[in-house]
This record gives sequence, C-alpha cells and structure tokens, in this order.
Amino acid sequence: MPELPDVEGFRRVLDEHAGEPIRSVRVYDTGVLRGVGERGLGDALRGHRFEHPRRHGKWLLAPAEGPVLMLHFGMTGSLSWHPAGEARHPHDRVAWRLDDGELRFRDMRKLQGVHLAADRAQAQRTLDDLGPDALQVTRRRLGELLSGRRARLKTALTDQSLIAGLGNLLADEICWRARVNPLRGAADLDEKDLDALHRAMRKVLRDSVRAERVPPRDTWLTGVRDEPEAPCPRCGTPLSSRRVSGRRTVWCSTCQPS
DNA sequence: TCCTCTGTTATGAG
DNA sequence: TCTCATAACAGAGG
Repeated sequence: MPELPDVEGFRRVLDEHAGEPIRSVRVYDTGVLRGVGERGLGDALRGHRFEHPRRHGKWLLAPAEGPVLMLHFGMTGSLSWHPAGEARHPHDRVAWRLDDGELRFRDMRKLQGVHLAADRAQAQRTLDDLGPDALQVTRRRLGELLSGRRARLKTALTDQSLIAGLGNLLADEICWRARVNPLRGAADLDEKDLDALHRAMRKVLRDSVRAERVPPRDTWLTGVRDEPEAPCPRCGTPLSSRRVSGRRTVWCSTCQPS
C-alpha cells in the first residue's frame, strides 16, 4: 500500500513528535530489523530526540542527533502515534516510546523494515541508487528520464532507480489521467504525451499527498480498479488489465489507445 | 487443506 | 538493459 503519499503521511506523524526525547525502543519482532540488532537500535536512539524527518521516494529518514532511523514500509507497513497504555496491535513490530505515548511501526508482511544509519552520509548512501523524488521531477527531467528507456512506460514509472516514489496504483492512475497507455514504450512518447503525463503526475501526487493515500474516489481509476468488470470512470468502457513486469496493470483501451 | 491472489523490492538467469 | 521467475512474508478468498 505505501507509496509516496502514504509515506508523506508517516513523515507528518513523526514530525509532530520531533524534539521529544526517546525514552525507550521496544522491538516486538526482530524480523523487521535490517542490518541492525535490537540492542544496537535501542542503544543508538535511547535518550536522543528525533529531528525533522524527510522523505525520499518511499523512504522515511529520521535523523536523531547523530544516527538516522530509516524506515521502508514495503506493501503493508505504517507508522502511527498511540497514547500511552493503548493496547498493542498484533502487527506492531517496533515502538519508540516518548513521554506521552509512542510511535509504532506496524507491518503485517514484513517485506521491508527498519534500518539504522550511523550518520547522514551513510543514510544518503542507502539512497544513492534511487532516482529523483517524484514530486521534484520537472517536465524536462521527465522527458530525459524516459527517453533513454526501452522498457514499457508502466515499468519505467515504477522503477525506483529512475523515479522514486511511484508504486503500482500511482503509475496506473497517472497514465489513466494522462490518457497514455501504460504498455507503450517509455521512449516512444511524443512531447504532447509527456506534457500530459507530467501534468497528471503533479495533479495525482498533489491530491494524493493531501489525502495521505491514493484516494479511492469513484472518479479515479483507483476507486474502481478492484471491481470486476469495472467501467472506465471517464467513458464507461470496461477496463482492461494484465500483468506487466509482475504487477497488475489496469487501463482503459478507449481513453488510453495503444 | 490447498491454491492463488495481493499496493514492494532484491536478485539471478537468460 | 530488460523480462521473467523467485523469494522474503502474511492474510484473504475460492
């Protein structure tokens, strides 16, 4: 589930508690720890304060007066605030206790998890292979990024090393809004297509970040894509779908001709 | 019970 | 460089 907008929401949650001392770190399931142990995580953070966190693509980075906590939410992760004493959820894997409550990393499938970098430089190295954050990509940059790719548009948009932050839902939603077929070659788009794609990306991201998710409105592709035989919200044509690079891809054959 | 599906990412074979 | 299969993991649904 978590794509750029969701992670932006988690960033806000953490940001509201920047400056508060971390009293303790509780690890309920070491299966989400990546490259750090329970002991190491606690020792590095206890007594420190989270500073203002930042997000790059689907990564959330929280510097804490030296070490940098790095969270990746995979398909099912989240970060949420809970007042002291609230019962633990079975999928709560790690909790950072502050004075009035705690931040909880909840994740059913544990596909990604919790990293710890020694400092900002090391955190940055983890991000070195990522493309620019999708919110920062200009129209010109988008053209440059896609022009050299032989992959399909859908595959290129969800490739984090090309553009960071777009997941399965966002990529389909953006293509649908731009009226561009996701199966087309990324390098085959003309200037008009790229204009539309960039406008759609801005609009979809702006609305999604506001909602802290890709909003499942019935006027959006995301709102109907999981219904069997769903009609296109724009023209009523039954939506098409197939797997592309292992991901279910949905589009409208009328609005998005190949 | 068994099988398939699912919003992510990394890896290796071809 | 790209596609495809697979794996990590856990739950829902047929």
